[in-house]
Amino acid sequence: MSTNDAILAAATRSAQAHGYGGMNYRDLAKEVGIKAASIYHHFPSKAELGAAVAKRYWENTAADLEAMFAETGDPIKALRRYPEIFRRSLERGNRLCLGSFMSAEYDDLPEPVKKEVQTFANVNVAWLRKLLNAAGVVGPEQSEERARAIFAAVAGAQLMARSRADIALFDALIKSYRSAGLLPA
Amino acid sequence: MSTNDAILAAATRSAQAHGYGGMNYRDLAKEVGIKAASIYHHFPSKAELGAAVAKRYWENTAADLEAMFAETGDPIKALRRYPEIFRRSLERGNRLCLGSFMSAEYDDLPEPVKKEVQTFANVNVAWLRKLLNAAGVVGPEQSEERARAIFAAVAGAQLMARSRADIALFDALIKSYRSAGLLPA
DNA sequence: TCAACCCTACCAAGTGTTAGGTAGGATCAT
DNA sequence: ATGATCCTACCTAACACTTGGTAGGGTTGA
Repeated sequence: MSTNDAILAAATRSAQAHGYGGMNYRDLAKEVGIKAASIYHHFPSKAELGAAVAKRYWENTAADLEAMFAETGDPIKALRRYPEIFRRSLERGNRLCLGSFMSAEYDDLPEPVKKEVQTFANVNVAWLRKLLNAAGVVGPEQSEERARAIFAAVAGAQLMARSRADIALFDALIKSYRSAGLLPA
Repeated sequence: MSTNDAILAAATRSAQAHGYGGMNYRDLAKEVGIKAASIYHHFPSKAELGAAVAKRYWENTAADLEAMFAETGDPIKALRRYPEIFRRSLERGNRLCLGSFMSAEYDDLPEPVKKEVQTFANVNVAWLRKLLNAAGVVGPEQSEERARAIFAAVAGAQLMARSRADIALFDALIKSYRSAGLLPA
């Protein structure tokens, strides 16, 4: 793994745990094994590092979603498994979705970071919409709204579960969404 | 309004906009009209100020919920109106629910603040559960889970709507929750 | 040789917090 | 009634520390 990737990986972990504002160069450098000033050789500013982190994050998410669908080929099954993406963050050190944390901080974010955060949301909603349309669980005129509702609800579940450090709570919330009819049962 | 209250009000606004970590004494003092050091006459530390802010927040929320129910006396109607609590924060300067923001920051929060944040969630869930039981929309053995699901979903909707600075999006998400069956229609 | 990479050594600005002081009002013994 | 004493509420000035960021120099592999 290149130093560049190591920085991005460490920055992603930090941003998921402490947010963009809570992420700092000294801790980042310590984790990568270089000095703080050396990060500037790879990224010209915190804003651009943050944007790179967010971009990489939604690209990876898009790839994960694609892979999950490829495993089954069934839109309903892919829809049911969608929450897994968020579950994994909780498993890996009780971390929050980067998009959720940065949404909370949104007003204080530099412009390039804001842009990538929006894209993250768009990627998720577009993907859910595609699955909803393919599965035909709601009419095509409702798929956009439903896709956003699922994304928001799952993000909310992750937020709540994380503050209790309780993955079982996340599972229970998703189960509840299913039995209520928000997600396919 | 006493200086004490003015500090609490300013701190609440700041924490809702920038989080606990983003809230700082200089800005707080400027808004209140005193010097930063003078805040220490009213609150011994940032941790205890944060705890006082969070406590006041869930107390006010509890009172708002009570008042909303008193207006109608009908648990179903009160349940339908629950999202209004979160909507108001968006109306007043596109601010996030304090509980949501602090949930995201949870791991970095001082202990006394954590405690109040948990209480905020408990207050919401307990209230929703009471309404669900009174309304009989789900069986009593499911009311706890459903209450948590509603709380998490509405918080998620607020998070998403805020990052787009779009109250109409919040309304659309709530509408979607209703048509999906998570909230009573 | 030369560029990529990382270093040491800073800096200005900001962080929560403390020390010590002051103006003015209440309380109290004389 | 009055001076001594205390309290509330706030101040200025500084503390130790952290932040993102910069300047310039050394090392290393091609």
